[in-house]
Amino acid sequence: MTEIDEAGVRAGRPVPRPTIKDVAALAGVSIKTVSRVINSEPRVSPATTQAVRAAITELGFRRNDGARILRQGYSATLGLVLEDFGDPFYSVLTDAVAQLVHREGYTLLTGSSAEDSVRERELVLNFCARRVDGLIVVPTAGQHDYLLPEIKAGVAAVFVDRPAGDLDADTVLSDNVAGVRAGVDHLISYGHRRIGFLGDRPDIFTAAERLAGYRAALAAAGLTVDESLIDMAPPQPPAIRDALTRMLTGPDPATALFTGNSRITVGVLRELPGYGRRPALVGFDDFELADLLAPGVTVVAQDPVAMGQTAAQLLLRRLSGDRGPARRISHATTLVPRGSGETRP
Amino acid sequence: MTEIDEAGVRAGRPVPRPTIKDVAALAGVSIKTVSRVINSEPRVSPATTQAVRAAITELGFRRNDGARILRQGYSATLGLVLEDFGDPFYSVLTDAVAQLVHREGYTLLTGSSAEDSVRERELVLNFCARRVDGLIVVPTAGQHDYLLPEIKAGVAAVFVDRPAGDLDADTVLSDNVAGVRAGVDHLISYGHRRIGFLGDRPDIFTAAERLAGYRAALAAAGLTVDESLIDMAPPQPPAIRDALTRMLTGPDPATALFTGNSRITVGVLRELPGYGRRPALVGFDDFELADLLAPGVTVVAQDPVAMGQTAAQLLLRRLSGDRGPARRISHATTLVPRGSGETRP
DNA sequence: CTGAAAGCGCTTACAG
DNA sequence: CTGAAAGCGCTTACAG
Repeated sequence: MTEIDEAGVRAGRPVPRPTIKDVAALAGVSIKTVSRVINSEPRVSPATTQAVRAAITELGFRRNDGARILRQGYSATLGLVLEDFGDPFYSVLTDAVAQLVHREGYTLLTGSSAEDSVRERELVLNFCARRVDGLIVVPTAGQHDYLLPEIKAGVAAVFVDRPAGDLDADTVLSDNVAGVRAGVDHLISYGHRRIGFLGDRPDIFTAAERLAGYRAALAAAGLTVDESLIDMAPPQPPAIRDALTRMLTGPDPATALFTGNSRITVGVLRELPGYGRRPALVGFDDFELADLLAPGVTVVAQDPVAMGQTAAQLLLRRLSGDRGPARRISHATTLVPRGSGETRP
Repeated sequence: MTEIDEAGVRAGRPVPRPTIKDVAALAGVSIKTVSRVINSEPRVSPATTQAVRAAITELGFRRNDGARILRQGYSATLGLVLEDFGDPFYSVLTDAVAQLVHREGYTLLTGSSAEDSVRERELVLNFCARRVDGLIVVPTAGQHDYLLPEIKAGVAAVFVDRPAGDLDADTVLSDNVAGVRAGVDHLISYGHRRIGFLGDRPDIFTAAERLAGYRAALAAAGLTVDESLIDMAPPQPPAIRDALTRMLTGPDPATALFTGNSRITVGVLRELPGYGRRPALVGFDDFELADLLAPGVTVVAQDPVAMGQTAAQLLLRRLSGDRGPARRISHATTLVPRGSGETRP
């Protein structure tokens, strides 16, 4: 084990780090010359360069980028605010964003809003105070006009997964309505007429869109919507159990289910064994191991990698000067039949 | 949709934001008074406060925290470097870290090394140049002495999941050896004597530790280690297929398997149907839906939430002045029997 | 090839 | 209750 020298480390106080001034003094040059060396500017004599390098190493100097950013006026920093790092959809999206923006030389500030609009605002404004060049945000259901002064001031903002209701800004979405329509059509094509829909809190944009897709699919097939086959409770086990009991028992039960997101899909899968004959099932959003379950779970897959990349690209384009009108990009979904959605009533 | 005024936004250039000076001018006070208002210092007259507040709103002023940090000398920023945001183990750990440090008022810089030590170094040193107060790092297999000057300079560093081989610093690990021993003992207790081990690249610390646990378990049970039942290839489908063929066919095949991480476990599950009678299986690291597969997959579960919290707590303790010797904290694992590991040869 | 001065936007330390 | 000056650690714009 390498020993770490604790000399000079004072409790609770940041240790003063050597500055460009200290390096200059030790090397016997001006701070401007040190600046030239650390920025690889031409026209510095080899001997001077050597001396400066030696001083840098001896002192353990590292340029303070905060000072540099202050002087230069831009930070090469982007902010990402999402709902939950632990959710696979967002973590995969995050990875895609991080890879792309790092490649362009940006540093990434991240934060999780936990679906709380107050927390989102705190995070976003903190990032703005740190002068991020741009933001990628999975917006909560609340208002977003607190962002207007920032956007006016030149902060680029891109929203992902949901629009920021009140703001006219670049937005990257899944085509929720078409995706759900395809999934419900699929069930209808197997002869189902009684299809239950388990959504999520209707104030969540995606939940509302997906419900609209469900209604549209039934309408297009000439089927009437039975409101008792619709459940928009948050994905808690008891709520799911109640909804299933309501839909799957009684004289005219549902023969198929469409679930509005993967948490609900998984929640339903855990409950289904208790309900006798298994209804056909199609879920919105893919999840790992869906193919290994028995039967495999048929899903309408989103593409979080592509969505993250698109968001990052839109943001980078803004940062390189694009001043065109806000764009709304919709990513197509893919129906992946695996067995659970291909049974007849 | 709210209109966004694009006036003053120049292509490709950051827009100059109003500063404390602009606010002072508009409010007819000194910048020091503005500073007092934005920092809620006492002893400012209500009238002055009102005037300043009005100017702030009118200009869309937001304090530049970069300047503040430069002057104050500490950044209230922490850096997190991990291997892959998309991996559930790390994304859950990230969420735990983010929640805890945000609650303490820190902003989080994040980056993914993609298991590349050069990339890790870049990220870490970039974070240090931005004067993070502390770092949490999932270290790659490479050297880490580049961090010594930074640590000497007062940057607190905590390593998670693996030690940084050459550095004597706070480290949070799973108890890999004991975890694997418990899992292999479990298989032995069901009568298995031919237990295959599918690990990962042996230069990865956790892979080596887990292999050691496997050997220790067999030794403790008086069983000889058959090297042909050990595979340490990275978790690619073809490599897994080859290893399974080698272990599960022939005159004296393995009757049970221990898989060294969840990617391998899942890879094995995908291949198993092709190999006749299903061997018993225990995997290291839990994964979502392991309980919903048929049979449920028995695992040795780690606790990424607790590990992230411990790492964050160690870091915060250092930041509040703890100068004690480096600590290495080992998190116990939990054997979760679900069916796949409870069959006899 | 090198350096002195000014300035980025704040806070600190003083003074009144 | 308020403000003028200095300074945080760099880079810019100039000068030589």
